[in-house]
Amino acid sequence: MIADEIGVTKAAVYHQFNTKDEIVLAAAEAELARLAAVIHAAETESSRTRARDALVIGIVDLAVDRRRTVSTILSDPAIAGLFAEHEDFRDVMHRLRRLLIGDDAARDARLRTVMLIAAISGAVTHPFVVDLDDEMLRTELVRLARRFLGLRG
Amino acid sequence: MIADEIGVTKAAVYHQFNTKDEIVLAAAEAELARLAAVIHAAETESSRTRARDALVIGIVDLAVDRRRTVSTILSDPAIAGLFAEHEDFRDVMHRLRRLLIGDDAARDARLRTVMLIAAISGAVTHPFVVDLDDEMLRTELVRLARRFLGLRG
Amino acid sequence: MIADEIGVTKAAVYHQFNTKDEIVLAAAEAELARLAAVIHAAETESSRTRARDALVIGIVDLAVDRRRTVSTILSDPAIAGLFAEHEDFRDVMHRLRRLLIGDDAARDARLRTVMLIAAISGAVTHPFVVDLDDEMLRTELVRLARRFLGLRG
Amino acid sequence: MIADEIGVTKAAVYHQFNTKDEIVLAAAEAELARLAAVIHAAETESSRTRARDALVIGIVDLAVDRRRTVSTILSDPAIAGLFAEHEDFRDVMHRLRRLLIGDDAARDARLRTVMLIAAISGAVTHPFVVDLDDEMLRTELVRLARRFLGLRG
DNA sequence: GATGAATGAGTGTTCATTCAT
DNA sequence: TATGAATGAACACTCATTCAT
Repeated sequence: MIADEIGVTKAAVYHQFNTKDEIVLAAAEAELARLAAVIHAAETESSRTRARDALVIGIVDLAVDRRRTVSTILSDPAIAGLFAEHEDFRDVMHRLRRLLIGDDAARDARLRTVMLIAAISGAVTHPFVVDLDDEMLRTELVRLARRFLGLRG
Repeated sequence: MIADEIGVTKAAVYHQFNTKDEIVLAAAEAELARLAAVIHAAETESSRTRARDALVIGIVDLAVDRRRTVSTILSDPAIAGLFAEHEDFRDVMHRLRRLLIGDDAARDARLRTVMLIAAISGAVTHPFVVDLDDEMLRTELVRLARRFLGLRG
Repeated sequence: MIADEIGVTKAAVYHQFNTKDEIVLAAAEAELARLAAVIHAAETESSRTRARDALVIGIVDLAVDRRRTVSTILSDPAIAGLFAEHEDFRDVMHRLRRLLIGDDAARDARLRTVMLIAAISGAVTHPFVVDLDDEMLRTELVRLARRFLGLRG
Repeated sequence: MIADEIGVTKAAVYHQFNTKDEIVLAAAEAELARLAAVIHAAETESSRTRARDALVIGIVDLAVDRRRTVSTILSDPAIAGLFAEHEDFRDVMHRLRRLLIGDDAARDARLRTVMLIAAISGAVTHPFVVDLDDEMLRTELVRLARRFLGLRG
C-alpha cells in the first residue's frame, strides 16, 4: 500500500528503510518532533502558569491539525510497543509530565497525563465527532483540558 | 489466530460463526450488554445525582475489570464501523449521553461524552499504566471522571 | 449448497448418500432414465424412418424441457468420467447410436452421434440463446438435427 | 493448483497476475487471438465460398490442435461470464457470424452459429472420441460442418 | 432418520521481506 | 537508486467427509 501510494516499487521502499517498523517509526518520529517543539516552546515560557497554558493550547492545536496521523499513531498498539523502548519518546513524555504536574509527584500524576493524551486523541478521531469542524473542536478541547488539569479557563 | 488460540481448526470456528465479523460482533456485544446493564442500573436510581454517580462508578469498574477486551474493542476502527450500524449500540450510546448530559443539550455535549469514554478507555490500556494495580486505577479514574463532568467528589 | 437448498443438514444428506458422487449420479441417472424412455419409445416404432423421427423429436424435447439440468450434466467433465464406467449409460448410448446410424457402422458414426448430442446440449445453454423462448428453440433444433443426420424435414 | 503445476509459490503467480480471473482471461485471450487470426484469413479470401471454406477448415484445425484448452474454455460457465463483457470477444463473434450466415439474417442464424461451435467443441472433447486420432477427427469434422452449414463438400 | 461438532485439504488473496540485476 | 521476481506465512473462507449422539 505504501509503495503503491508513492508510486514506486516495494523494493525501492526497502532500499530506504530496512523494515516496515522503520517506516512507521520515521512517520511517528516526525510527529514526535512536532510535540517536542511544542514542549520546548512551553518550557521557555516565563512562568509556570504561562507554560501550562502554552502546552495545553499547543497540544490541542497539534492534535486537531494532524488529526488523522496522530490518531493512527496513538491508536495502533504496535506503535505503542515500538515507542516504549524509544529514548526520545521517553524524554518527551518525561518533560511533558514535568510541565503538566510539576514537582509534586502525586501518585495520580502519570495517570492524569495519560488520560489527557488519551482524551484528546480519542476526541479528535472518534466517529462521533468527525462532523465537528476544527475550530469548534479546538475551543472545546482547550476548555475541557483546562478543567481536567484544574486550571483556570 | 483465533482457532489456534482455542486449539481447534479454522473450519470448526466457521461452523459456529459464518464470518469473522460475526465473531467480533459476538465478543463486542457481550461487552455492550455489560455496559447496558450498568446504564440500566443507573437509570433506576432515584435522583439525577445518584444516577450519574452510579454511572461513573459502573463504567470505571467495567473498564478496569475488562481492561484488555474493552480497549481492543474501542481501539479497533473496524469494530467502530461494525457498531456504527448496530441498533443496540446506538440505543446504549443514546441512553448513556442522556444520563451524562441531561436535557440541556449544550453544543459540547457529544464531545464531552466522547472524551470521557476515550479518556477512560485510553487510561486503562496505555502502556504507561499497565503496571498500576486495578484498585488504584479505579479510585483515580472515578475521581478524574467526576472532575471532568463537573461533579462533586 | 445442496443441503442448504433442501433445508436439512449436510449430515442428513450423508445419511442418504455415501459420497457426493452418488448424489450427482442419482441426479444424472434420473435424466438418463428420461432419455432411456425416449429411446424405448423410438425403438417400438414400426419403421426405421418413424423411429428416427421420434428419437430426434424426443431428444430435442428432453433437452429443451430440462435445459438447465441437462446442460449441467453434459458440461461437467467430472460427470462424464463417472458415466464412462456406468453400465446403464453405455447401454443407452449404444441403443441411441443403433437407432441413429443403423447397422452400417461407418467410421464416422460415433463421431456424428457425439456431435449431435454436443450440438443440442450446447444450443440449449449457450448464453447467446438464453433469450430464445422454448418453442422456437424446439422447432429450430428439430430442423437442424434432421439436416445434420441427413433426414427429410 | 496452478502454482503447484508450474512449481512456484502462489505468491509468485500473484506477482504476475492480480486476480485469478486475470490468469483465466490471459489464457482465454490467447486462444481468442488464434480464432481472430483464422477469421481474418477467411475475411481476406476473394469469394464468399472460399471464405466460408477457409473458415470451416481453420476453425476445425484450431479446435483439433488445441483440443484440451479450447474445450476447457468453452465448457466453463465462469469463462463465458468473463467473456460476455469482453469487447474483443464480441467483435470476433460478430465477424464469425457474418462470415457464416452472411446478410440473410434468418431468424435461426444465431442458433446455427452457436450449434456449430458447440458441436465442434463437444466433438473434440467428448470421452467417446478421445481415442480417435487427430487426422480422422479433422476430416470428419470438416465434412460434417459443411453439411451442417449447407455447403458443398 | 437426523443433528451438531469437527476435520483436512483446499482456494483466492495479501503482506513483509529478500535478492539478483 | 531502482526494478522484477520470488518467497513464507498468514488470513478469510469453502467443501467433502466423519462421527458420536
